[in-house]
Amino acid sequence: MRYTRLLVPTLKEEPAEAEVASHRFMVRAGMIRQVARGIYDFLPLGLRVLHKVERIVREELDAAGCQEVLLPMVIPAELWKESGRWDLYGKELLRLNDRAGREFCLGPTHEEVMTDLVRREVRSYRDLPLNLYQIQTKFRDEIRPRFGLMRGREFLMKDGYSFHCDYEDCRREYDNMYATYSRIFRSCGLEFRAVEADTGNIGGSLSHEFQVLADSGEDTVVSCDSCDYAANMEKAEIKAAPGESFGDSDIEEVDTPGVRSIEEVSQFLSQPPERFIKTLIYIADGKGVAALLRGDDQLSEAKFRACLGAETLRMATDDEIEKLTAAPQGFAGPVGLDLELYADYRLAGCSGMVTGANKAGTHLTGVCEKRDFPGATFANLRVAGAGDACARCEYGHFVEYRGVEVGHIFYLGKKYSTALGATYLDADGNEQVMEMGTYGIGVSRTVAAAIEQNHDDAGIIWPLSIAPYELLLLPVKWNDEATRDASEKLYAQLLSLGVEVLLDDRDERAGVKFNDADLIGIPYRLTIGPRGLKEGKVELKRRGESKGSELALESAAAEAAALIGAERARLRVEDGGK
RNA sequence: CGGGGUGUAGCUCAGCCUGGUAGAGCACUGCGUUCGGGACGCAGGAGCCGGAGGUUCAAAUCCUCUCACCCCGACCA
Repeated sequence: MRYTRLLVPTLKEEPAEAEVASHRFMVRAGMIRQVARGIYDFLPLGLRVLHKVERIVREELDAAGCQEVLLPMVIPAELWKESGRWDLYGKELLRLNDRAGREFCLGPTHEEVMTDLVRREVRSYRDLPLNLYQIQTKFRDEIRPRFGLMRGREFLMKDGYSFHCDYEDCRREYDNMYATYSRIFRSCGLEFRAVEADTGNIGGSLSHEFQVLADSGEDTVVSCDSCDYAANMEKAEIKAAPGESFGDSDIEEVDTPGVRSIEEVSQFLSQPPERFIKTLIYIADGKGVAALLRGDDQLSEAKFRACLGAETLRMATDDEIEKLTAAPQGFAGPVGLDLELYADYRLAGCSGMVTGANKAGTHLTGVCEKRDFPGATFANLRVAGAGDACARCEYGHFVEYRGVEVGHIFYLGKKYSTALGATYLDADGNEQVMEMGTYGIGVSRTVAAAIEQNHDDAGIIWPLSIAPYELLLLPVKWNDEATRDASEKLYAQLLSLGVEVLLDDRDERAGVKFNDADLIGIPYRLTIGPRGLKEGKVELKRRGESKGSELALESAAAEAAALIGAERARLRVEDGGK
């Protein structure tokens, strides 16, 4: 492709709204443009990258025995009502009506639609197992879209669903997808980690996230420094250990007028936050419950939900708190509280603690777990972090990373197949409910994650397998005839060798071209100009490396093609055309 | 949804407080000089000052409403 024929509106200046590298660079490199919040145009260069990721996903999934289909994006409400998610999913589900007033939604995920297809078309155990996927635009009306493609409302996703006769086969496919996903992200040239994860509102009981490691990632994952356990911090199992005792003393009321948060009370009473019992009031499936944590810990709602076995879980409103605790928000405490109490392990056996008195403007000191609120259920409720003890091995501790979640696989069981009646006849002619798994990859997010992981101050450094082009041919002086002739020759040679090459045929100054080259981030740059040409030399430079190497003009195309070929093979990518 | 902020040329922004005929840099067009890491000169094109209403002789500027976008929080693949 010739640069002058390509729409690449690069920007010298930083777009005001872009906060993270991927967003900034994709806008500056002319790959995306925002149309509405969380909704973007893909320009040619951005689309090429998206297509590259798609191609890798397709090739690996097809090789793993999956079949591609395409489901509608506009989904009738009935299907969502049948699964119960029409009411559960909330405002993220964009609902709309057709001209006749019938209700629809824009599909944020397709368990219902796919299960509906399968229940209509599959009757026999002979047709199973089945793994169907699609690559499609999804819409989720996010509370707060941000960071460009990292958290858009409209985004490209590969979603797959598998259907099986029994648990064992479904588990086998789960492992198959785990391995396939690992191959996909490796082929994309990304450094990632598969971690155990919460199943959220998808449901099910076993799940792994694939996290691309990047400091700007929105997720925190932990891994054990001694065994191979790795999990999202929301989910990571921390070894149960008794709480600290801060001495035995009698319970005492203290006035804390208007002082609510742990931070405020801690300052007011000059006590460290770890001496506090944080009491959070939640509504679980319509019923009030209390979560107790040490003052310096964070509640993991995922863990809390799992511990309760609740379908819905939300924080209580201030009004509900007043009703349930007889005190305004900020003064709740476990002592004498008439709610089910769930406490983090860290509070087991604690004493000498400070907590709310369930009375406006009042806290209690000298609180002792065994004496003052003996009825609590203990569980691992807090968010894990660096240094916490690993529950899966003897001595290990967690280290922390930031990650971008690009893939997620779930074992679903029979949740949707039961709700929608996806059944088959077994060999004995008995009707059985199918086992299901669901597997997602954020395709557009993977593009963003790749940039988060691979960039410098000047721009993007694409992994070869997903770069918009493999090689940028950069004539430093286009209006020099010798340079132009040599460039055209090289361009033709490279194309015939199967290299995806972009020729910067603009009559621009060298500086402009070099800066755009760095910004766009094509992995290989072949620079050609009158100075080198005099000695029959051109320069080949790898984006991200500080210096290039001189090649003889006659053999440059072949050498570059060989290097690229070798790197493709390393990433397990097949030959691509132009 | 709560809190904060911003809407002026394609982009980044000044002008608004203190009302008086619309600005800069970059980008774009033409000509000339330049040319291996974001050149320079000259000449040009380009804005319903987000929208509606109001105050005023006069509104980008003051007031009210509204819409959009951004940030922080709760939430989430």
